[in-house]
Amino acid sequence: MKVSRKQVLENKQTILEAAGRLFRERGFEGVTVADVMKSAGLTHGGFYGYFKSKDDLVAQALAEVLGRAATPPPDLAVYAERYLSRDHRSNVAGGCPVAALASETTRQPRGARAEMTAGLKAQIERLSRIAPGDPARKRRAAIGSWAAMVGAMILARMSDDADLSDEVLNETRAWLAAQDHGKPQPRTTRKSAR
Amino acid sequence: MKVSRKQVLENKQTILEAAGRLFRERGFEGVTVADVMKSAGLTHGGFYGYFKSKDDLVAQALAEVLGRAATPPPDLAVYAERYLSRDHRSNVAGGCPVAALASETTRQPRGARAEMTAGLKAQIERLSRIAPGDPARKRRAAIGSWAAMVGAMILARMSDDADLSDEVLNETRAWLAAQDHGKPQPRTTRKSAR
DNA sequence: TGTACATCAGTGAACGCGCGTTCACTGATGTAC
DNA sequence: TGTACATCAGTGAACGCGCGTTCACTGATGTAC
Repeated sequence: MKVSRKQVLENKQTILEAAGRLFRERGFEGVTVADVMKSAGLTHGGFYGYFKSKDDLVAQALAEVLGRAATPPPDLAVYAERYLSRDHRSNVAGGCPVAALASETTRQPRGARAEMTAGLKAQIERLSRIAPGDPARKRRAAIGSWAAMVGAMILARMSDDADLSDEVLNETRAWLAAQDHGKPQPRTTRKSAR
Repeated sequence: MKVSRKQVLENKQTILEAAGRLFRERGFEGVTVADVMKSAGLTHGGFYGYFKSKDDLVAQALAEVLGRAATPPPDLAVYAERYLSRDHRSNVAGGCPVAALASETTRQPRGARAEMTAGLKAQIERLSRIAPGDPARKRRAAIGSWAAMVGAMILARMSDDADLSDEVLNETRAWLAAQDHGKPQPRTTRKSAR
């Protein structure tokens, strides 16, 4: 049955948010249109009233999630500490879409890649602002640190060895701290902290 | 028709290599059993004489590719230079399986994750040997550098903006060089080199 | 403000299609003599 | 060494099943009067 205009707008938002979470959790190909609609409390038949195709949903869901980027953090070390946390590692559905979906996006159609590229540009600019050093070094530090954070989170989630996973997170964090300040590196923390 | 024992061994190897290339290129879910067998010059019906299931193939193909790891390079900077090259970026099918498949492996069954974890351990040890500094720092530098290399390659391949992709590769390389030697950082190279 | 009706968001069955997997069959291999 | 036959690697049709997408239908919305 028909539904109010306001309800339609809310539904679209609900669908995009459900899709964003499901895609991060199971990958683009591991989620069906019916899964998304069900998760949004609707039936799958109505899907094509909102989106041209599943590919269209993928692109719009990425735009939604990437657009929500948190307000810039105080400084790079704090940002890295949060990003490389165990909470983030376990929170795939609500976590960084780049760590969850970047390598699959490579094989997605135009729209999805364009959204991710725009997100990458914005992220580099955000991190550049809080990176240490002169302007040229800020950008370099932003890119290098971001690559390390994304890579470390992917490796930590991939590992089925909990100690190794913790070590990747902890050591990358320590390594980044040393890189960013040029200060002596903190002590090694190989065993998993509580 | 039946085939010689030697031929059987060769066929299995051919199948694993074809699978390794196809999976890196299109992802686990983007490749069918029939694709792999066809690429190996066989018909799909014979597949189950070689493997228990597609999941079994995924695990064995990963073991094959990860086991082939190149002999350790002279030093970390040279390794990073090769890893973060444009040749590697464009050579997905023959390139690093971690950059191509790590985030999808997170959602794969036990066997595939175990192979990737073993590969990660081996890689950290290989890089630790050639990393600079005292033993504790070697390991930290190995983990941090590896995370940055994997992350940078994934981001560079994800980007549909060629200049940005080049910049990610170049700046991460320069940033790593500075990190590894503690020397002043080389000049910025924002525009794409030829 | 109240009523009559056209609109259209949502429903659920149905459609092709492609996938992983199975299976009866074929004919070269390799063993027993 | 040669021959006869059991074995079994490879073939290709067929199987369920789940997916993205379509569509006729329903009934609440919101407009025209």
